[in-house]
Amino acid sequence: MAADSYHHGNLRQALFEHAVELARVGGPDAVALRDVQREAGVSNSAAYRHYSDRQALLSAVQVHGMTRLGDAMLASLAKVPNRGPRSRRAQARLRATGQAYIDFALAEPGLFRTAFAPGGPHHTDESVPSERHPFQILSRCIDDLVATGVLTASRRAGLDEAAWAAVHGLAALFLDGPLSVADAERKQLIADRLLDVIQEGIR
Amino acid sequence: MAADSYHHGNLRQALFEHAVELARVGGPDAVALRDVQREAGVSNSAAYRHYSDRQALLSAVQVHGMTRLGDAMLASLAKVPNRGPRSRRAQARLRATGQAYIDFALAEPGLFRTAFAPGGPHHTDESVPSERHPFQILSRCIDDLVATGVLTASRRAGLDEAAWAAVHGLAALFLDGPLSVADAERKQLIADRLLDVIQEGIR
DNA sequence: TGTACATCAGTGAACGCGCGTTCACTGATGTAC
DNA sequence: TGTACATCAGTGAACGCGCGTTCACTGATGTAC
Repeated sequence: MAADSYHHGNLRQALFEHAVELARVGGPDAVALRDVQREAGVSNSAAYRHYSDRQALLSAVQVHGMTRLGDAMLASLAKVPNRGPRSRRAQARLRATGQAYIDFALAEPGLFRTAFAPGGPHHTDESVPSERHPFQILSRCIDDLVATGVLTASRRAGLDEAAWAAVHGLAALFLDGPLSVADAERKQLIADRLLDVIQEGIR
Repeated sequence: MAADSYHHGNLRQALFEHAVELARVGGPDAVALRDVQREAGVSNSAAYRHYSDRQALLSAVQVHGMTRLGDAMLASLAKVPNRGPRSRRAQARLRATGQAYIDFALAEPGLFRTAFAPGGPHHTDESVPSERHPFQILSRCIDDLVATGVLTASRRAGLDEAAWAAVHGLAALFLDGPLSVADAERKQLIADRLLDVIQEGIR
């Protein structure tokens, strides 16, 4: 299994990595099988030995992007100090996930777009583990708000989706929509305002 | 200028209308010049007499979609009763625009997607009049909140974009994202929650 | 009122492109004996 | 330990597709005189 012979050794992994790189730079549409293969220094159809079709490779990248986003949120959660009343901490944690979500989208626009590209991951392969899934993470933060009494259970239904949508929508508009022209400073101001509104509105 | 002769009479308008119809059904990607022309019963390249290229036609559809969305918001605003304190009315008006925005997206998904399709309208042609532009309408609602004292001027900066993004993001997720699987009832619940949060959070 | 001519709108065939995908192949690898 | 053979990974040429766009054309329309 020499890595430098006629046989590639680990082409599957190499293809995946180049696909991720292309997605980072140009989003989902940039993941063209031909380009991935060219990047890996391999012929036009070699990928078909490892992925059944383009969508299979793209799905792998989507899962990766989604997982990376989840990891960024977890990392941000881990930095929230453990001081103060439990209810305040729960609020800070929700805010941290939201901020991390937006930060990730701005830092890795191509990967973010790819993760949420239409078509969605094929479920033939592995998928995002639920403890690292962005929506699950956010949803657990809202559990905490209920548990610490910030939020009554009756007002909870639909709230995780609502909060998710607000944050996701902002991220998406920053990348593609009409808000993409705003500079970084203004984007942060807008993000702060949105997180303020959610925090205040959720009590 | 007979409408049924070799010369079409008003091909420009006919092309535009068929383009709108295709956009309604299939979103921006469905607006293929070839299809539009086929639909109009005209040959492969007749459109070039009236639009410089595909993007010019698409831009016209985008402007139309955006304007229709603005009109829906205005219609919803007009239905808000004129009773009660001014500040309450201003709040109800903001909520009405948000609800109308979401309703329009769900009722006209193809047109909505087209209006916000990447590339954005070319500004060679006419554009959306500002009194009917969705963001301007929403922004004026927030002006009212400041004018009626619901909101202090200092907290206003960035808030219109934040509110817009929240609502737009929800609409977009309903159409394409992971929330598209929810049924109509649940979508309404989520929308209500989001509008609640904004209303509460904005005070 | 009629005729000559410019202009204009629509024709249809063709080009080119990027891309996913297929297919018969060939060179390398590893396993059975 | 060596040889025959199956298996497997990568090749490269080709197909087909949908699409935007170009181009030389032709048939209709309207205007000058």
